[in-house]
Amino acid sequence: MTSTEIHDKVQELVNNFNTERFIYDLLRAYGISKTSITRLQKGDFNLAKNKDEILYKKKLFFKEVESDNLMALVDDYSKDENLKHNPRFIIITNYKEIAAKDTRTNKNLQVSIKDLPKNHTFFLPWAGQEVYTASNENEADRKASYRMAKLYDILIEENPEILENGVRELNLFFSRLLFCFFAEDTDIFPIEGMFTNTLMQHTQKDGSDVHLYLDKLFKALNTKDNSKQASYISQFPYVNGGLFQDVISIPKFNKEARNILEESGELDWSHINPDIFGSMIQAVVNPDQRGNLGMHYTSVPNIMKVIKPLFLDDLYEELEKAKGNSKKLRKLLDRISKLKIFDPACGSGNFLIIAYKELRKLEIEIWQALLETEPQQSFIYSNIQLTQFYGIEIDDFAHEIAKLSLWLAEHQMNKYFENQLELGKSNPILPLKASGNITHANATRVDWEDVCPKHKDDEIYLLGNPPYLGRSLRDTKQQEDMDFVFQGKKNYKDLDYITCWFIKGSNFLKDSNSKLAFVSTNSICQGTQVSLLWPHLLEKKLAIFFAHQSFKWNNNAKGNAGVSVVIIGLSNSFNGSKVLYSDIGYKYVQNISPYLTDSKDLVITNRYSPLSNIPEICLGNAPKDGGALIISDTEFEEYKNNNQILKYIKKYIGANEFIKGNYRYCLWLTDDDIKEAGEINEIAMRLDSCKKMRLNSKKKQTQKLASIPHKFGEIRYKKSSSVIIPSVSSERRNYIPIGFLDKNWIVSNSAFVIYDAEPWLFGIISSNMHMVWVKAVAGRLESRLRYSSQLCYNTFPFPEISKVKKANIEENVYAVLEEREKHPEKTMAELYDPDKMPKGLRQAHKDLDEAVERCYRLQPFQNDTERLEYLFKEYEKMIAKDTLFQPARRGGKQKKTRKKKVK
DNA sequence: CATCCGACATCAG
DNA sequence: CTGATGTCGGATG
Repeated sequence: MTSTEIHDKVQELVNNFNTERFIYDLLRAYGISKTSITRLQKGDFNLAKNKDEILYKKKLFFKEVESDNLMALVDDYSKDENLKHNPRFIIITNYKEIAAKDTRTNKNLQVSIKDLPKNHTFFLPWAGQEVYTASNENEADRKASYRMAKLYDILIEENPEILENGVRELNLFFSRLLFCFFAEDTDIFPIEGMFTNTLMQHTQKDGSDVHLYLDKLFKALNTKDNSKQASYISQFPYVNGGLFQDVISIPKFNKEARNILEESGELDWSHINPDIFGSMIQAVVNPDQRGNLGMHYTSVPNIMKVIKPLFLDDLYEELEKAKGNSKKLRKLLDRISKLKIFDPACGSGNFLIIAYKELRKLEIEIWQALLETEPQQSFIYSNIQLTQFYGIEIDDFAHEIAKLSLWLAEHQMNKYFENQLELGKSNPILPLKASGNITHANATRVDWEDVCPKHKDDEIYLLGNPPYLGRSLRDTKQQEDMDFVFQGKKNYKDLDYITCWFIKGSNFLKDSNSKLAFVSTNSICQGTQVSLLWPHLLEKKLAIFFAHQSFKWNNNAKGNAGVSVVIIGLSNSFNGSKVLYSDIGYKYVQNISPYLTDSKDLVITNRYSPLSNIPEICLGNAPKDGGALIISDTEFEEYKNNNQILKYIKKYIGANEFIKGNYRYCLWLTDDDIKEAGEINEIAMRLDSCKKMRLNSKKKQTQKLASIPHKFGEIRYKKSSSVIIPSVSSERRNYIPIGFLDKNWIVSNSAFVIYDAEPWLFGIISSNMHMVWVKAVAGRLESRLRYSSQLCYNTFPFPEISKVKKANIEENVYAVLEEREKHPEKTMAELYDPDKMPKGLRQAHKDLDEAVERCYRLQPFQNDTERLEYLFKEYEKMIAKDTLFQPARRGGKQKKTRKKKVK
């Protein structure tokens, strides 16, 4: 059975939806035999213990519920150890939505029933087809892109002098080349293939005169009257549009380069998306230009994730409502001919192009609906103009490409329009006319309303993928941009550069009928940045009306940026239902919080001392030594028989070492040691290199440390046992592995430490309650959990508990430690891998979780959502109390009084 | 003085 | 070369 057949059967099931038969119809759609299904219905294949459940060996576990919280239930069942017979899928439905988990791949799906056909591939393993990851990207785009990259490399090698005048000429040359390839395949040029064919006929095979030919051609394309030229040149039309205006020096070709031109000409460029230009620049430009501002090209699937919820879904819904009513349909045509699309970081214009194309497609559908009720006599012209599209781009070349690409998109869509509508007609494309309103400027500095005028009742959609730059990656100029945008505001320097776009965007939305949606680094919805940014936006009464939770950035360019992104849609006049998207599907929610979760707008602010009555936590010891004080395994081998050195060496452990079950060594010298130790050659050399590194630092604090190179930069070590908490840990784990260490370990700054901690505290921070909290409020490294003292530990609400309860928690802690000791050969990574976690350890943690939960309330929690809600409430209560009794608190003083109470 | 972060950085397979 | 998963020192409050 093919995938399409399955899709059609699932569609049929949805069309004739019947709750009684649903799950059987679904299995049937995937080719499960009639007899099996009958036996499952009768009961002898159904292994479930409860009446309202179905358990089909190796196939599925199915349950119908009334709740809305489907995914949480699926998760609960998938973790249930009493669930036998290895069902491949766990499926829960309320017959509006369906949630499912593939127990082998751990992939989740949550969609409304009507969207099941679109997602039919999820259950393909039933039909014996393992999940394959189909590429959404256009194969032809990629081929062309790689060819251009290769050509670029050859031309650079053949013309070493070409970059002397900067890359602009070479880039412009490539953009002309791309235009010609496109033009010859899409009747912009009168004869198909005329660019490549003429070039091949009139140049030598060794490529030596290709540059002369191209120079002649490019000049001709910029000349209105070419009648005096030879016919092979004069047959080309006048293009202009600024593209061929400047005279540039054309690079010299060799045989291979000419061959690439020939091969490229053979590709069918008419099928290439004009947005490929963006991708090409990315793949083609000099490697050290890569990753520059505006060079991050957004893939079409990702652009669709923005424009569909932002305006397209809504417009299609209007179309459905208007069908059969000419007046309404005409009104809708009028509406889309007036709305404005504005990308204040447009790069080479990908968002604008896709938005343009989608609106043209929609326009055709409206016309088709209109023609059914109101047959037309005269020709139909499109009313969507390139001038409805606005953009700001800081890079001159990219902004030229954006204009060019919009022309090409217009040409493509004109063809499509004429194909789809019998009466459809368009004006000629050449010579090129007004394109989109693309402004070459710094978006953080210009007034956006100068670029895209905002009149009363204008329907404007802001979209795009502005640049992300964390605190330390900005240059001076960009820092000044932020100072400019955040004038009069405090504490903005830890925010990402992209927040400039959110601030300016939220100002633009004020008193207008506009909405905004940007692709952003997920950092602005995590950790410290949440409390620094979101109050500014929320105070303007803006709401997140849709959002897409974190997903890994990717596009079809050669090297992908390493970042996880979110999509945030903001609106100031929104009364519809809010939609929260994720990789597994979407759900309608009451509210979307700044953390992009289904909860109210609570923002957790970092704290310098614990909110609850628990001891102080601190970061580990930071060497700040350029590696000079750290001793690797192999280096230790050399020293291990040298007692003189050995006495100054301690075991050194950080997050990585603790989780992977190994450790390094470090030099640990006190002021008293320095004289004796300094005479040992190896140590003296290390101290010297540490000193050099510190002196070379830009930072004053580090420079000062150069006077004491024998010591770590930050020392928090105490001669006592400690609890170690890795600062970064994989999000796959159910628990961050936490450990006890004796006084002989130096914990590095990649982990947090609580010195002198009692076992009950270990229990609390290891508990699921704490993990639920951490997952909600912690910063992240991409999507990894990043533990921190200020955000995770100091904010954690935990009640005062009795000695009896402490003792009870401690018993459970010992049980966890015992279970770990049963597997001395296993690392923490292995012990806490959710797929391989030993049963005993899992149980011990479960028992510990329960003991901790009982400190909050006796009635057990149903799921993690309920736990988090409870914790948020407790947090608010404790914060209110905290500020009430200690209005003017300072971190330092508070710490001391707290500490005394604990001891 | 004490971090929390990174259109990342680095290792294993 | 890709997937998995956490270093290290700076800019900042």
